[in-house]
Amino acid sequence: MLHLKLEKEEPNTTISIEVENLSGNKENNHEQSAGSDKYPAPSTPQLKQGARLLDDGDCQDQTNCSTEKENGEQDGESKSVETTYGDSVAEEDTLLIGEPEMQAKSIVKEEEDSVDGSKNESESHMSPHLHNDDSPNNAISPHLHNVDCPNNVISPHLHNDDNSNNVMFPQLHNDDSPNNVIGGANQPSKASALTNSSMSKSNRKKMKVDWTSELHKKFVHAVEQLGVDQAIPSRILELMKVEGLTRHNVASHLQKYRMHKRHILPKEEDRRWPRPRDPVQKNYYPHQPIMAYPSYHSNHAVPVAPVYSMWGQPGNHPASVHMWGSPAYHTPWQSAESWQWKSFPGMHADAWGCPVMPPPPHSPYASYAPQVNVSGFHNTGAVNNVCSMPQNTFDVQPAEEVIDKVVKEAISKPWLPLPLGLKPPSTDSVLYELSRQGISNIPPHLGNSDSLCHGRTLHHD
DNA sequence: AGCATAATAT
DNA sequence: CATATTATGC
Repeated sequence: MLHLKLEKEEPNTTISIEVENLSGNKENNHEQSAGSDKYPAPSTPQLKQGARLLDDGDCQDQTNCSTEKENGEQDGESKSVETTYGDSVAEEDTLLIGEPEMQAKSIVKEEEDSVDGSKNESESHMSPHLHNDDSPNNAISPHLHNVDCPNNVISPHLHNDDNSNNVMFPQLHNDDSPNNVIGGANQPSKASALTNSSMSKSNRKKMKVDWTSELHKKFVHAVEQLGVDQAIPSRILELMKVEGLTRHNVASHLQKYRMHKRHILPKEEDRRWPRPRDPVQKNYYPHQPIMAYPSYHSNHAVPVAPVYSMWGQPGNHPASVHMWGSPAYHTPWQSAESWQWKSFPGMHADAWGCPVMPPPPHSPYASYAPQVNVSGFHNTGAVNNVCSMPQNTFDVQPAEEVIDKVVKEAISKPWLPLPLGLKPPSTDSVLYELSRQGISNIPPHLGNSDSLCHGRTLHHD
């Protein structure tokens, strides 16, 4: 088929090709494709739907509903949904429910715009988080982050190819195919467009909700409000007031959320050395064992894990959680929460919890995140810092503090690979330290250096 | 509601 | 191929 097409198509070749795979059909149709000879676009059922398509069927909870609040609440707290279709997709739905004003026409327009690709960055409106699904592979422009505007907009994004139907604002994407997603941003091609029009209920594929920081923010907020005990999917869902979100979605996220909390927080507590208790303990517990952490200076041995911004701490102030404030560099994504730690080409700093504590004034990070509140501390800053260190080392001669910082960082995040330039402590030194601290009986299985270093060494390969 | 696990995306 | 994230099943 492709070939055929190409032949007919002629010139644009290169691009078109890419597009094809990527997007699959989406774009072609709209205008030029009109020809019709072409791609029937198998996947998308384009049924026009004229009125509502209730999806019914599979979607049970989510989909249909909608309405209800929509405009009503406006930002204040419920973020209704502005629809952030970042990619161009989705708009239709949006308008369905969305604002009354000029929908139709504007929409159309938008689509077009989006098509050409301009839109995103410039627009303030939300293209926000689209985390470009597309970019991943191509590496196109990682930086396109558009600043998403904090306020409005909360609907979850979902990926779905045509997505569509749902009235949910949540954006979902689903690209069936891995790469397609063109997204808006970079891809020059005009792809996108149309998309929705066809919506279809039929496409009951699965769309994944993507928990953007905004969504997560809401989520956290809800959880906080409810309190641990009450934080239950259904309640959270209610509080969040995000259309399109289902209880399951929330439940799933909650699961993850809790997990993190458990893993991260607890660490701090347990973190204290395993008291020699009884030898009985086995290692069926992968948790952060005794990481090699000779307390060089047991004194200020890093108060581990103060607050981890990302997943919001128990008591934490909502405020700290969402702070996108920081400007420039990062794409919305990483942000403090490192929320979407998933991917970003430029940085992977997984940042699983950054130890964030009020960094000492002289802290090297200060420069990076001056006013960042406690939770602040962007990964990027840290990462860069760390990475750069080795290089500069010679020239610059890092202050001890810097080194210290790095070390602390490494220590506090044993699950991360050691930064360049750092090596895990030798078994001997570790054992020595342990004994110094009165922990003389080390279980045999720990004798093995591997065990001591575990995670970290394993990582790199 | 929660947990375990499948599915899937990167 | 490994990992991370979300969906699903029980």
